[in-house]
Amino acid sequence: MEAGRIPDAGTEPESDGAPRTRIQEKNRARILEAALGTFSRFGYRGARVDQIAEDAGMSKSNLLYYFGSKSEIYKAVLADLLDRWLAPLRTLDPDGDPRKELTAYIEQKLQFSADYPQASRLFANEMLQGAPVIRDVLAGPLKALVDEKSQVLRHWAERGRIRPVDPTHLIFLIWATTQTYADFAPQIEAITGTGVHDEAFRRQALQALTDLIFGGLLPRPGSP
Amino acid sequence: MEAGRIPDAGTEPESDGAPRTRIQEKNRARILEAALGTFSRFGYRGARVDQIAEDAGMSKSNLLYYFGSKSEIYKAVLADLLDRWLAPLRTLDPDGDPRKELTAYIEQKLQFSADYPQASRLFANEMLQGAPVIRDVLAGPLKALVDEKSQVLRHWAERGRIRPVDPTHLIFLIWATTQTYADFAPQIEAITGTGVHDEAFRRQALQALTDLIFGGLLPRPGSP
DNA sequence: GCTCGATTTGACCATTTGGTCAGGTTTTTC
DNA sequence: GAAAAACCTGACCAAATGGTCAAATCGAGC
Repeated sequence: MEAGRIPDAGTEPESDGAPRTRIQEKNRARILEAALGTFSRFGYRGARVDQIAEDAGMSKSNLLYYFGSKSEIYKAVLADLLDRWLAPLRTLDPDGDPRKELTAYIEQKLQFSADYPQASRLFANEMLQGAPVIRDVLAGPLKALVDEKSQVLRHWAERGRIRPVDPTHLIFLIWATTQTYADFAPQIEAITGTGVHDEAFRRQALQALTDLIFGGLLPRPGSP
Repeated sequence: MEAGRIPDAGTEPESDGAPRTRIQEKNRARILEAALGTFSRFGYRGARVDQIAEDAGMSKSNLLYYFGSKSEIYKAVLADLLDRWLAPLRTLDPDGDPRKELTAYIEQKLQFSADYPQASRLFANEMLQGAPVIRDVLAGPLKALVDEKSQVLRHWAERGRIRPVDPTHLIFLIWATTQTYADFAPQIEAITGTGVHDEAFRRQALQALTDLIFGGLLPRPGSP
């Protein structure tokens, strides 16, 4: 039955992300935004082209004029998203102060969850499906970046700037904790009554996270 | 268009989880297992009843003899899962040693990710959709449990057994970090080459997580 | 080995879904 | 301002999908 495979399809005006005209630019953007909303809720298979078209304010036929097929839209949305998802980690500066750098990183990721919760969820959805589309990106650029930044963390540990923790798992921890505020928003909201969209809550979350990550749970001598 | 609403449906042999005969018991179990696999990958809308039936080794008609509709299967799977998801937190003992208790909790959650990755993913999928089905459970029993255990953490903090961190965000952090090994398995595997299913990796993850959560990143006086 | 309810099936159906296409309308280009 | 290109639409289609139903088959108790 070929379950969740995502096929390939042709192109009409422009297959890559380079619109030629104003109308194309506007409509492609509208489509991508609508698609993000739908795909992030229902995943690839659960999303309906009709609904994306409706949300984008155009006919399905017209939608398909811009993106030849459902999977083409999906890939375009995902490609758009990946850059922004990865960007924050790139800014981690080896020469900076570990605490400042990591705090800034965590804050950026938290901000991403607040600003683009749907993007975060779409990313999660793609993962849940086994990452059929972005698998190569994970194994390539993402792994490379993680390896590079792991070195930075190890470097800091060697200099005694941070405790020698496992860099990879630290990165996973930061990813997971920051994304959970977007991906598991219903849970967060059911328990706290609010969410990462709220600035006060976001500050509180950042405070709690950094306090925990830097200070740990064990009592420290000198600070009761 | 009534996007992702999950309707209600009748019942055939038994609507609740109490099978009457051996055959019912066996078949219901087979269906639930197959449904877990499919729903966890594709979400509610993306899942196909045909496929669940095929995976369960029976005809679609027969599948629908046991569960009157797609949504009924979905709810049954989710109900099955929720108990197991919540169970570990219940075991957190106020009178125990904080470090031991929390380590045990983290280990249990990690083990859950290893043993029931599909359950973890289905839970995530339901969240991504806005938790339409389990919303009430989140706001009721889950919140109650979290409130209760937050008290335990505060209690520990007052006694100076742990640093006074925000209990809620600590719980979120533990949930997120442990679930990420199941939900984002492709990412984990792309970067580490293995995953939580591997016992050695699981030990390493547990070690790294507890070390980080208890010790924090900041260097401690006395332990270079 | 018969009976009655439980189980299973395949044919069938209405609706939905992704996608095509011929032709019409608008915008750009010269 | 006309030709060409870009844009848009509604009708249409084949396949897929959730679900129904009458009839066939099975199985435990008598």
